[in-house]
Amino acid sequence: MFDFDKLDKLIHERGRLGIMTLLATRPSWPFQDLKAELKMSDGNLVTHLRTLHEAGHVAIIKEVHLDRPQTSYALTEKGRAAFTEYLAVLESIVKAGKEK
Amino acid sequence: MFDFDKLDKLIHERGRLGIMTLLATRPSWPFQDLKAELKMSDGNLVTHLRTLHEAGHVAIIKEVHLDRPQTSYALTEKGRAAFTEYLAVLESIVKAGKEK
DNA sequence: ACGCGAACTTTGCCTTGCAAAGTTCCGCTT
DNA sequence: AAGCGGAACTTTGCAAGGCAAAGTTCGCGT
Repeated sequence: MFDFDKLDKLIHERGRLGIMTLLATRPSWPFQDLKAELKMSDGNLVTHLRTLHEAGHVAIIKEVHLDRPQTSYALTEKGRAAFTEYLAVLESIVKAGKEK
Repeated sequence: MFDFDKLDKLIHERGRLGIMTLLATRPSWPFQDLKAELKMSDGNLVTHLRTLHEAGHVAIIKEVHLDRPQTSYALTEKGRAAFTEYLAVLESIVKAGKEK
């Protein structure tokens, strides 16, 4: 009836789902902005980002901004595709839950 | 920007999200049907159901059907309300992810 | 009395989230 | 030059929780 297997566990976890959702709304996000928005400890945040990066979902962009190091993150093609598929499952759940 | 805190952890977990979604589609579900649909071990399934029951989200209905014990499960009012709220968050995520 | 199936509990493993503290890097200040 | 401070990242340790396999209970039917 539903493909709960398709609920990619990597994306489904709360913290990472937050990251992915934010990344989907803008071309790129600086680390500090993500941290402020998601209210995670930096250790926790960087770990999730690394997990997503290792899965090929997130690209890491290192720059220097105003004489400060600034690392930004962005969805990769693969990441966007995976997220889109994930959203499709969510959508079917929402739809099923609304009709009743 | 998003209320990821509202993503009730109790419901968000894959297994329990599956249960809640199924329960939302019909008035009640026998244990065996849930098990078949979700392909969980009965130990795992009953544990999730107990967790949801203790949270007041799920009602347990014990009957005897065809001379066999048959336990069914249904959403409570509270459960349906919580699930509806959860779905609202999902919906905002889906919406945010689609526009871009 | 025995077996069987449904539902449930117990046990144990193992993953994983999470935070706190520590590390590295580097530009700026004094 | 030495030290401060902030950004980003690593390490460590803990605790929670998912999950399956095996064991338990409780009827009913033969």
